[in-house]
Amino acid sequence: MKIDKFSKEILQELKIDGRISNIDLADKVGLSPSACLRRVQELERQGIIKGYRAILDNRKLGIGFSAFVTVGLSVHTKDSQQAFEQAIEKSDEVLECHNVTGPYEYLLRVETADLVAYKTFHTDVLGDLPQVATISTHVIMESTKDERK
Amino acid sequence: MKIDKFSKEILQELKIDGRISNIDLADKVGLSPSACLRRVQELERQGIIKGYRAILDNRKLGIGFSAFVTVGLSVHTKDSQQAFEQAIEKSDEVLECHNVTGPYEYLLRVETADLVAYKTFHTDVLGDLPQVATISTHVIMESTKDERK
DNA sequence: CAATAAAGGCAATTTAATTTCGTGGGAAGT
DNA sequence: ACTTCCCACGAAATTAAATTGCCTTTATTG
Repeated sequence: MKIDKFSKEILQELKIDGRISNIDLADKVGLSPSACLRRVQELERQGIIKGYRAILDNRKLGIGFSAFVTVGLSVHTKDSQQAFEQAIEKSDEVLECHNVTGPYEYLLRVETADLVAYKTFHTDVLGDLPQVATISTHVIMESTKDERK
Repeated sequence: MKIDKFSKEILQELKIDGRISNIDLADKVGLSPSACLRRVQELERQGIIKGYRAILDNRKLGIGFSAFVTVGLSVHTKDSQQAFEQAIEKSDEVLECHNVTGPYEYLLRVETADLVAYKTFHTDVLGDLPQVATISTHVIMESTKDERK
């Protein structure tokens, strides 16, 4: 099955409300509940829908500090990269880790309770990795748009 | 109601699978379905759960190009910032827009079908905004970690 | 220690998800 | 152009889940 108009609409709605009932979804896209459900299940089976996530309010949960952190490595071997990635994988503070082109190798998204907690992360996690050469922090003051939240 | 052990577990599970059935969720956290449901609804009412989203596989949907883009403004007035933010708001290619500290003002996350489409965005959207002074693109080669996807 | 409030569990009810089955419309082949 | 076949549809029945009402338990406080 290819992604036609109906499936596009289904994905669009599920991106907005991943917990919409199948009946309401069917109604919105103009299909019967059974046809709609079959499409959703097929999209899941194909891996086009990878999953569903609840979106939490970090502020209300005590997360008061978010930043992007760029990291440059001193060595660029495969081993060195893997070691870094493994260390990052373990760290709860790091929500995202992207390997990017440009003057530094990695762009991280980090979230902590406050600046003090960030400093700890900065020193104990990043500062402790031998392959890390440069660290630059860009504190998020405001997120004007965040469609993935 | 404060966030006790049960609610923490509920949030944890919903972050992983936002569409888990209430019965399964109740079972996982060790509550009865009714008690569990009341907690979830309370968390939603308090805005701690902001919503639910389906997570899609962009690659399978024809998104082959993702990048972080830093933007510096030539003017730093409130008006200028608002004009920029409004333009960004309208752009489908921009998934995130963060106002950050550092040598540039904004960090964007942009996704397009391919490099050609990105060039169009770069020229027609960013290049067309009078307040934009500097643009720097950091292509994502790989995302080692992305807990928000 | 009793009163009261807050949260829990059970069971009944409402609502939704899922399955089954028959039908129609379009594609492929003759 | 006709026939066959297949795919996806919708309707209805069935199964399962969400939700509600009510009573019980637990925890708090005067």
